[in-house]
Amino acid sequence: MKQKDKTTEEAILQVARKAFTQKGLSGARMQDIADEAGINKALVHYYFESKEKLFAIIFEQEFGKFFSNLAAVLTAGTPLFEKIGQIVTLDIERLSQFPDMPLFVINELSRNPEMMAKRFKQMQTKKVLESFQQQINGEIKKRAIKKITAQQLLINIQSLSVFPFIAKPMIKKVMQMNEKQYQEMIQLRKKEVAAFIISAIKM
Amino acid sequence: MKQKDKTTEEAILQVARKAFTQKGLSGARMQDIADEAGINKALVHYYFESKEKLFAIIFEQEFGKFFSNLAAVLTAGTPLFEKIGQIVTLDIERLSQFPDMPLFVINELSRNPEMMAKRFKQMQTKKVLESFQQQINGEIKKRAIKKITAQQLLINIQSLSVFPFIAKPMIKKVMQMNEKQYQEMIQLRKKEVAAFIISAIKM
DNA sequence: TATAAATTTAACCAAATGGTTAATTTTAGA
DNA sequence: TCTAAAATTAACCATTTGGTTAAATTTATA
Repeated sequence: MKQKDKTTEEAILQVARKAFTQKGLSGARMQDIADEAGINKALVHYYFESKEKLFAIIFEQEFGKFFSNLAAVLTAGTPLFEKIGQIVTLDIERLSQFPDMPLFVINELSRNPEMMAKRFKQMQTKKVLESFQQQINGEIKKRAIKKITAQQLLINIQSLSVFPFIAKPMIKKVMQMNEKQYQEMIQLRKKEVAAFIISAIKM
Repeated sequence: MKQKDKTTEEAILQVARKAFTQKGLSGARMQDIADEAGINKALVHYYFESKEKLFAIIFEQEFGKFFSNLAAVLTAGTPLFEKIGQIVTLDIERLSQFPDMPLFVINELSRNPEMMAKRFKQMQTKKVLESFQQQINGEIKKRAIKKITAQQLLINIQSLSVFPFIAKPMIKKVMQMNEKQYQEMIQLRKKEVAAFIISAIKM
């Protein structure tokens, strides 16, 4: 009895992640995943039972990337403006590493909103939101920033960080950028987005 | 020889649009489209030849919605701040009507970037971009706004307008909103996003 | 009304696809 | 080294899917 050989399992996951994030649940093919992993298709089922089960694992991993650290940053005692910079940097750096991730997560989530249900129960987003709202209310009372809800501010931050990755092919075509120019634009945003947001809310 | 009866063809298009925008190219089923249109599957092929051809028609229509009017607004002689308000309102109102459209377009575009090629040659985005950049440069020189490129400003505007629609299921879950609360949030943004952007770039 | 074109359908078909099974090979450990 | 468990494969299978075909029905109009 061979000790659990992780490499095959990991190879499948790695290849499956690429397939699913690029082609989605219905577009990905089990045969392709097996081929690219250099194994038999039955072996994929041996390790992961079904396409849906395999997909669920990938989805949960990718979905996790969306929120890992975010809650920590949001609830920390950091001053607001600094915090905004942290979130933007965190987002853009993570998205530069996993550019397919947000479209994949959002896409599959909008096809099947229940997908998140289980995993989501554990993350107590309400508390995170409330603590962030407290901080914002404090700044508003101090007349340091304009009136805004934590909701709208968070949506703005995520919009400005995430959308350019989701809309990459669109942006490249419309603005007639090549890959290098696109990457430069993204790098620029790491600094400019935070400044943009702070400038927008500062009194 | 019956005069061309538009209703069947239109019924197919209507049902196909729903299927494709909700499930994507690979997720949609020709049989489902036929069923929902109340006709035989062969009739779908009779009118549109193949799934790909039918999809292409839908895609072009939806894609067009992205840009119709935008170029006109961008190149008009309207003052910058007013123009920003116009774009945001235009975007959010159109997206409220066709909420599935942006995710559909972006999603399929990222799977097949060539899809736009033909259609795109005709739209002279370069001139639109340049004219908008002129206006921005003028405002910067007048010290009316901070330094920013037309590219980054446009990306910011579109990010703030479009992302909340793309990320709808995500936002609803994370912020624990019901449909009504989500719609209210969107309505609020119609006013707040423009103000946010203007405040961000104003000197 | 006769007819030819246009429309619509039922019945198929071949390929693709997710999944299974039974047999084979590899491997850990007694 | 023998053996039983684990890993891997080849060959299938049933279903789904996009697409086709030939026949039936409807319809405009000569």
